[in-house]
Amino acid sequence: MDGKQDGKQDGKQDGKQGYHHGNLPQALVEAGLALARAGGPDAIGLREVSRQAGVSHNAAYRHYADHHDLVAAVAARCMDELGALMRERTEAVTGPPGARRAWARLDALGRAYVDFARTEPGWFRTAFSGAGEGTAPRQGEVPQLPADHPFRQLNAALDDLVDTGALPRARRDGAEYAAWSSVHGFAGLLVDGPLQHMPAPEVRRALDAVLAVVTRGL
Amino acid sequence: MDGKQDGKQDGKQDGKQGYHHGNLPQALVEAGLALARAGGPDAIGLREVSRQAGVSHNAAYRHYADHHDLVAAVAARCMDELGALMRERTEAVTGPPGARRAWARLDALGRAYVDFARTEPGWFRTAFSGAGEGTAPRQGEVPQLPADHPFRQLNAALDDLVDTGALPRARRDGAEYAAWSSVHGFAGLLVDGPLQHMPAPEVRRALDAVLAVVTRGL
DNA sequence: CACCTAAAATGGACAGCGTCAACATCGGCC
DNA sequence: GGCCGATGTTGACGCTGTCCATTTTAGGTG
Repeated sequence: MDGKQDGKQDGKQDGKQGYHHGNLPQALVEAGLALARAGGPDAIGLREVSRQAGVSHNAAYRHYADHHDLVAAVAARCMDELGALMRERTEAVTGPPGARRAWARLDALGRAYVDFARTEPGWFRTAFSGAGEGTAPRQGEVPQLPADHPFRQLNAALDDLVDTGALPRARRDGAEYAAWSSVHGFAGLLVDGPLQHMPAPEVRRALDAVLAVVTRGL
Repeated sequence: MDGKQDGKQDGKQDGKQGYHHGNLPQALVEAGLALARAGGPDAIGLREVSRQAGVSHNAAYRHYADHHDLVAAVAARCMDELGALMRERTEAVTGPPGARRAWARLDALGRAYVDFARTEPGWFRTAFSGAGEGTAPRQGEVPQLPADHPFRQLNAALDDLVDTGALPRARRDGAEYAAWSSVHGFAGLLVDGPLQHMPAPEVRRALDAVLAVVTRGL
C-alpha cells in the first residue's frame, strides 16, 4: 500500500525521475510552449502542463505563483522565439554596410515579424496576450528588455538607418512606434482579426503595401 | 451605448417577465457587454451572463450554440461600438469638402480607433479576440460587413482622399491595409502589449508620430 | 374554446479547471 | 546522523461549460 508505483509512465524524455523532478520549471514551460503553439494562451492549463511534465497537479505552485504567472513565463519564451527569428532573418541580409543594407534589414525585420505570426499564430498570440507585462515600471526606469527583444532589434535597425545617413535624425523620434505598430497591427489582423481568411497571395501584396508605406513615411 | 431596456437584474421582479423572458438574446449580449467592458472576452461567462439576465444557466443554449457563439455575438457588438465612435468623430470634422477635410477625417478615424482602445480596452480586446470570424467566406465573395464597420469607414475615407485628389489613384491599392495596420497595431501594443504602461503624454506623441508616418507614406 | 405541438426555460449531473490546505519525501548542511 | 527547508503529492472546494431529461409557456388549429 505504501508502494509508490515508481517508473510507471515515463512519458517524457527526462531520464532522472525521482520524487524530485530536478528541473520542473523548465519542463513546465516547455510543455506550456507546446500547448500554446497549438492553441494559444488559453490552451495553457496548469493541470495539463503538469500532466505533460509527468508530475502531479499543484506541483507547479512551487515554481509559479499561479496560472497567470506560468502563462507569463511561456509568453516570455514566445517573445524570445520571435526575437530569435528576427535576428536570424536580419543576419541573413548580407552586403556592404550602408543605407542599402540598413533598409533591407528593416524590411527583413518586418517580414520576419509577420512570418512568425503566420507560421506560429499560437505563439504570437501568447507573446502578446498581455500576460507578459506585470506591473508598471518605476518612473524614468527603462524596463530592461532582453538583448534580442523585438523592440530592441527594431530600435537598433532604426539607429543603423540614421547612422548610415538613410534616415534624417529629425525623423528618428517616434519612428520605432510607427514601424512597430504597422507590422504588429498587420500581424494581429492576420492572426485573429478580420484578415484571418485572406488568401496567401493577397497577404503578400498587402504586406508589401504596408512596408512600402512605412518605408516612404519614415 | 446603453440599451433602451431598463436594466435591473432583479430577475423575477420584472413585471411582464414570466417563464419566458421575451428578449433573452438581447439581454444576454447586453450582460456580456458589461462583463467584457470590465474584464475583456475571458470575463464573459455563460453562467454569469445568464445570472445577470435573471435566468437560469443553460437558458442561453436556446439562443446560442455554445460559449464561443455567445462571445462572438458580444464581439460583434463591440465592433459596432468602435464603428459608432469612428463615425461620430469623423462627422464632427467639418469644413468645405476637399483634400484638407479628407485628410482631417482620416486622421480623426485613426485617433478615434486608438481612443476607443484606450478608453474601452475590454471592448477592444473582445472585438478582436478572434471570436468574430467564423468560417472562411467562399472564394471571391466579399464577407458583407455592416455599413459602419471600421474597415468600411476606412475604405470610404481613403476613397474620398482619392476623389479629392489628395491621394494619387496609383497609391490607393493596399492603402487600407497600411493605414489600418498602423493604427490597429498601435492600439494593440497599448492595450495588451509592451506599451501598456506608457505615460499618457508619451502616448500622444507616439500616436502623432505613427499618424504622421502613415500620412506621409500613403 | 379546448387542444396540441414546438419553442423556451429549468434543474440535475458530469468532467474539467484553478486554487487552498495538509501531508509525504527528498537533498544538503551543520 | 539528524534536522530542515525545498519540492512534490493527495484531497477538497467552488467554479465553469456542456449534456440530458423534464417542465412550462405561447400560438396556431380543430
